[in-house]
Amino acid sequence: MSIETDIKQSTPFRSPYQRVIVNLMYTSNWIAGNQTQLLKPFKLTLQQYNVLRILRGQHPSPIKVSDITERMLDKMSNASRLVDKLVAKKLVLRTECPSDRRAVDVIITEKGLALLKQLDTHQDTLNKSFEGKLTAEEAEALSHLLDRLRA
Amino acid sequence: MSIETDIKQSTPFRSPYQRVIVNLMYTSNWIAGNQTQLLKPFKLTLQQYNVLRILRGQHPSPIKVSDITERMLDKMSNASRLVDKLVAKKLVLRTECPSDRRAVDVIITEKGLALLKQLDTHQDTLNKSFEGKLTAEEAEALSHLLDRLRA
DNA sequence: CTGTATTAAATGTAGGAACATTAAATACAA
DNA sequence: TTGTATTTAATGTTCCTACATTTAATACAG
Repeated sequence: MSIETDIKQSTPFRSPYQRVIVNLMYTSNWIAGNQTQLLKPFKLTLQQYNVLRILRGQHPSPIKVSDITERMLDKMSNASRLVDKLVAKKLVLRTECPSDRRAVDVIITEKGLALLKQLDTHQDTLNKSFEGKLTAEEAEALSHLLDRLRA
Repeated sequence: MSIETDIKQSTPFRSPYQRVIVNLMYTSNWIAGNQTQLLKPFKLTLQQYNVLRILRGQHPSPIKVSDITERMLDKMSNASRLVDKLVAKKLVLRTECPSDRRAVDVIITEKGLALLKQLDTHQDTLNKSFEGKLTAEEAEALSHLLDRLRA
């Protein structure tokens, strides 16, 4: 369905660029909604999930809070408090960084890895639902256009 | 710059679909950040701006709060309280709907229209910055791929 | 009509996001 | 070294979001 129909837009967009911006944000919100629903039974927010995946990418190396912030999709959110929540759930460990006492090393626990593994299955199911809509080549083309939009 | 570089991803994405989802959300957050900065001097949040634009699309007809919710990019946000804020700034008017006393008619004021007109200029500048990055055809192709992703 | 279901908007709430500030450790120039 | 600037994480604050509930009006079956 076209974005105009989805948001019941009465007046046409002023340019294809305006249209793509609205479409992008609408589609992103739509996906975030799907993801949030998927995570709800596991008591994880989307941001907490992102942090866990970043930590898994580094495992078994630790990573600093500032590195987490740098890699997060939403740069503005507060990695320190997100790590708090994950520590409380015993999904990550926080230890003082030996080489710089200002910094804090964060590492994902076995419990965290196990939870992510469980979520991978659901994630793959969600991803598969896209396979019927776009070919792999089209998905790549879409990624490439997004990269160029941000250039 | 590729999304992998932007988020300093160490392990490759598990599929082009996974990649496009992350890319989409990253790009959307990036644009939302730009827009939020643009609106800040005008003391408008992105959501309030969206509501105002929806109301302009209907002007001079009024529109119900439920219709606003339907057309918003983020379906989950609370149109009722957003309208509160806009009423407080005298950018919109709220009146009881004559045909259904449960409903509330909302209409944009002259002050609201003037503010939007001012913002259009800035918006066009932002849109122009995309013209150097994608051709109009590519922007259309991007919109179309997004439409199909949501299908 | 009468009672039940549905719809519209507002509101209560817990938690999250955005942004500024603080506190401590480190870097580094004079 | 000494003092200033910078970096790192944590915290304070205000507002917003997501979701559930409430209140009121309307629809509609029986």
